[in-house]
Amino acid sequence: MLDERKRLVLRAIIDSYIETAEPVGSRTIARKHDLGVSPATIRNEMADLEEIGYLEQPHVSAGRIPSDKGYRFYVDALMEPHAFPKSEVERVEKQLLDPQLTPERALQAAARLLALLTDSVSLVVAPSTDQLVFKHVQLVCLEPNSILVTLVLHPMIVKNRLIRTDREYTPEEIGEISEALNQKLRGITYRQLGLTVLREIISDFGDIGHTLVDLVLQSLAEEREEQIYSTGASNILTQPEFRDVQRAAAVLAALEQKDILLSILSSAAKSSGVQVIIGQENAYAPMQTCSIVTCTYYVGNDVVGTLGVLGPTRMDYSKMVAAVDLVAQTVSLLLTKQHR
Amino acid sequence: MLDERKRLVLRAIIDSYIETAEPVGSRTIARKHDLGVSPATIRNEMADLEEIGYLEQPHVSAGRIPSDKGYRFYVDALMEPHAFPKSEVERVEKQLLDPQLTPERALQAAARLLALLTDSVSLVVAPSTDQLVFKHVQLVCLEPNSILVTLVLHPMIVKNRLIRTDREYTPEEIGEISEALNQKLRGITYRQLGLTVLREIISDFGDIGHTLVDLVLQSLAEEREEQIYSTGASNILTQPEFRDVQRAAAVLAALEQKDILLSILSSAAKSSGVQVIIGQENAYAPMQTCSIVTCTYYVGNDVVGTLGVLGPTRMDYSKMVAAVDLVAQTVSLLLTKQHR
DNA sequence: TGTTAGCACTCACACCTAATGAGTGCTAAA
DNA sequence: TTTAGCACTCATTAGGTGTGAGTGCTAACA
Repeated sequence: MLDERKRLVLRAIIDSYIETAEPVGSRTIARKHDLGVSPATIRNEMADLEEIGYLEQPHVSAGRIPSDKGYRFYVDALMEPHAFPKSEVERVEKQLLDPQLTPERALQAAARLLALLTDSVSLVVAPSTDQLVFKHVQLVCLEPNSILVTLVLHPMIVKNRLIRTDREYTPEEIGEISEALNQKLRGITYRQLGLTVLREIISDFGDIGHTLVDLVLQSLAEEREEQIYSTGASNILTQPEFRDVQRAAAVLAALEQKDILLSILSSAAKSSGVQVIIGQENAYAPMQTCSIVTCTYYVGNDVVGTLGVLGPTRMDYSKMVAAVDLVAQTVSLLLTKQHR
Repeated sequence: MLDERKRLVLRAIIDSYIETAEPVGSRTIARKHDLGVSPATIRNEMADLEEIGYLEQPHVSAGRIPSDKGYRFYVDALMEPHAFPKSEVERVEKQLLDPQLTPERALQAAARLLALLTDSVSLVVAPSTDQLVFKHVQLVCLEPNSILVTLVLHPMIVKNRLIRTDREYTPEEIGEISEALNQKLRGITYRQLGLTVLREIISDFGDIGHTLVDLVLQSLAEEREEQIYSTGASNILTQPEFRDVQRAAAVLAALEQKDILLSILSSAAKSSGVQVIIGQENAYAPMQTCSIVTCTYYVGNDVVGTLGVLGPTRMDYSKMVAAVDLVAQTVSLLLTKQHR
């Protein structure tokens, strides 16, 4: 629906704006990318592109800047894929493909690498426990009234928790309860651990185990929370759009609110592959000056989490997409290998 | 060495500057705090205070601002202790004194509360594993070549780790090794786990356990790293001294570097009680526009970690000290109770 | 019909100037 | 020792002007 020249002009404008953060004029385009036409012609094209809503004018005597809609078209149809130099790819692989890495560390490293590759804020959501399956539950008696609960979830997450009990239990009692609980829970997912299942399990235990099991299940429920790793927050302050400290503060504050990040990232997790959320497409107002690029990552064929980067709408989308994809694929590879 | 009136003047100036962030003139002092003397007299006092090095003048026709040295004197001798309203104290206690809180969560909550109480950046260093004592080590065989290592340290830290082995082990072998390892490690500190001890332990095991024990110890060594919880980074952007984005970026970047934070905080951990590091007293240059207030926290009588806040040198020291002290005491109480 | 040169027009931005006023240090009198 | 008075400094603000990048429109051209 856009003729070839309009596409070229639009791409030239967006590329230039991404690079310089300055409104782009017709002259600049004519000079840098020689399309074989005069600035006047480009002005006409620009007027058309503005009418469709792909460009905007900060004020009449400035050049044009892309609108969110313009970026959307750019991302969907215009931009050229970015290829990282081999050295960068190798660094990512070297740092991530270490089979001895714990998942937590691997995700932390992923966040660090993402921030490094993109000079923006990285976000990594650790697997939501909801979809995970109980693989192993174990109670160990450390002292008569101090019990260690260890929880292994499939795939690959280990959690644990120290519980203080009011009454004392013998190691034998604990072993018994541990074994029984293990039988009950093995194979079901965290999500299925609803109230009915809880009641059923609790009622199965006699008075001996009743309160203890109650405590254990309660503490399991608390372990449900997602973990988020994020780095590179200071990077966004180097971006000219955040020279206004007010705006920067708003975004940084949002970054510290786990629930906001989660709602943004988990909505993106529904579809697989790389997702781009541009400016106002984001429902959360203070983030509408930003874009987010996300990608899901896997263990085997199961989506277990999301990772991504956040930056101003004027971001190098091509590079961001490449970085997010690279890291997501590499993390998936590592986790899948570890999990066999 | 400072006569009473000079002290009053200095305190008035610093209080006023802390509140308004504006250089303070003689007139203002004379008006607000009626010392019964004219501005001219105060001007003379101010000139003296500047000569001693407690005050500085941004330029000749501006008022005075405190120097680092002035703040130091203020903190050591001038400021009045801050008392939080009962409601705030109760909120802290309510949120922290929950015996079911895991230590990690408690420290996270402490960081959150500190940031909330002080409107600045909070820093909480989790117990350095170095000083901790092995209490319980356990290997559980999940699958023939997948072993879960659980580590309970005294006081109160639990860590774990999934290990993949090249060769398969039977549950019996694992149990045996687990038991033996437990015997060897119980009671020694992480720090004592040096090379010699490692060799001794490894050589004690036959060919059966050799490689496995090697792997386990290796992974233990990796768990050594300190954890830092920090929140409220966006708060510093609301401070007028960080209207200059450059400076804010420098501080935020430093906040993301764990090693820098650790070196600052651990040096403060040497002496007990509340410590204040003012501006240039901090060795790390980009932070010399900031002050840090820290306090150690305890389990029983053992110092296990440090927590604190960071803000511009023009911070409400009195409030900061009170907040850090309150949270440190409350955390200590919780951890000590949990640990019995 | 599409392209281009020319031109009038707009407007952010940089620069200069003067006025303002908060604050000082010094001096001399109380 | 204190204070009133005064000359002086200098950051900040407001007003005014010029500059230049960039536009839209019109008319001529291919």
